Amino acid sequence: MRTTDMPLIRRSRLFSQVGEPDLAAMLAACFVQTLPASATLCRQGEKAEFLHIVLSGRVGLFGSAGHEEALVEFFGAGDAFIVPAVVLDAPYLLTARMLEEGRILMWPAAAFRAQVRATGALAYGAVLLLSGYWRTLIGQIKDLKLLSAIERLSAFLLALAPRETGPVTVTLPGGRRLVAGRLGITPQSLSRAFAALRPLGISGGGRQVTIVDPARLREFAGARALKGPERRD
Amino acid sequence: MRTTDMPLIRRSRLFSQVGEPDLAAMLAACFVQTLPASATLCRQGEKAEFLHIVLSGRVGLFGSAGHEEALVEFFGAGDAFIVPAVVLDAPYLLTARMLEEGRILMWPAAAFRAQVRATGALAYGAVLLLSGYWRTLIGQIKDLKLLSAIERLSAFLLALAPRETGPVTVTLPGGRRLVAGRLGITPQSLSRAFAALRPLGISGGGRQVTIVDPARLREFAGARALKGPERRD
DNA sequence: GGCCGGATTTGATTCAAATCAAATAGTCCG
DNA sequence: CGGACTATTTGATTTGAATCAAATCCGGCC
Repeated sequence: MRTTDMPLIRRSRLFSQVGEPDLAAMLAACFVQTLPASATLCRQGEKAEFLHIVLSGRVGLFGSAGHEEALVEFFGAGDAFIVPAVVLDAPYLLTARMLEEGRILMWPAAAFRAQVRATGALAYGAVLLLSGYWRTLIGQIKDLKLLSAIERLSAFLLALAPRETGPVTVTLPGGRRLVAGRLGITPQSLSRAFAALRPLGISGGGRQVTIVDPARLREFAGARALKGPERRD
Repeated sequence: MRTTDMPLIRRSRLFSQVGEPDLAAMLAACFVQTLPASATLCRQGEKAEFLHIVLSGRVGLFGSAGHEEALVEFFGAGDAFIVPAVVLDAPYLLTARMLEEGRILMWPAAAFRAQVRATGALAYGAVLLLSGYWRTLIGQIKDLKLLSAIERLSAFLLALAPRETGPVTVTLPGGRRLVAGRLGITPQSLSRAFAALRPLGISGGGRQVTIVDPARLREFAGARALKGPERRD
């Protein structure tokens, strides 16, 4: 673990309530692994072995059924994931894969479980973390059930843009294929959705997308969209 | 609170780790409210005032966008809900409504927040609870993204049936309209989905549904469906 | 620079599910 | 018991998004 990782770790929800000495003890049980793009961290159906915390790089969680696969969520630096599988000692519901090269803090499952049980501050941090995740997932379910493809894309882009008023350029968390999965549509449909938004001032190449007038997009999306989409943060 | 509620409370994940004396102190801060069918417990967008724990009756969580509304999840006796909004002190993402008359344990938000921070056992219980919810929601997202309407209904019915091998009759957690919302389809489509499953030995009237041969249904659903749907329990 | 292979866009067509529209079955009251 | 709802089923039609099928763009690499 590098010293430059510490600020990141201390800022994460999971550790936010843990004091300095406890934190050191916890980290002593962990190790860091550097992984190449598309490395698999864990596979759906397997027993939970490690809690993973992203130090750098980007990770995608995928659900699969038969030969189909859909991205469920993106994770980036500072995120801890698969906490639920680890604390419940249950098989993973999802497959986690590196979307690019990155470094992952690995915390053996048994050690983590014991620590959560023993350390109230860590448990409280986990409550905060999981609460944020709950809200993210609820937002996604509402999107899937209530919005059309174009509306979902609008909401997704707006969630990426800090509540700007002027023109913004946002960076998609992955390629078009992955974003399509996250939105629950095919890449072709995503492409069409982008095309449909072009007249509203959305232009983009690769993973950079520029929103000329967020207010206008917000108005368009808001006409039918949800109150307070509230992304995890 | 009635003495008959205690076994239920002690069995719930939230309190599973809390000792007797602490539990008594916690419950002292709460009160019980009896509510009629379709009473609203909390409304999307409002600030979190109470943690709710279902003592009896059935509750539905609804997400709304514009004038559309979709049921996101059912809750029954022993479930605690909107923990995330309460601990994060954030506005509700969902509206909770009684689906039938029932009794709800109300725990003032500030008191609960303080208690979670102070009592490791409660925080740990909350971690278990939220972990279960995470898995439920992930299951639902995978269903929405990867399965057709008929497959989703099959999976839903199978999740209701304890892993029986012989014929079972399961009770739907709500009327057809609500189940349709939970599955992310219209009531008409649900009706057609039931019709499509009839040849596979699914018969039903009202909220009772009989599965003649769970194994056959499981095979049908499993052909394309997910490994380990893993409902909350 | 020029070639290869995957990613993205675009077009045509199909299909699952929504919507529109009744008909029918249940339920709750008076 | 009958009437008035409301819920559910069924049928016809429309439609949003998937699928099929190319064309084009792009990045990496020799």
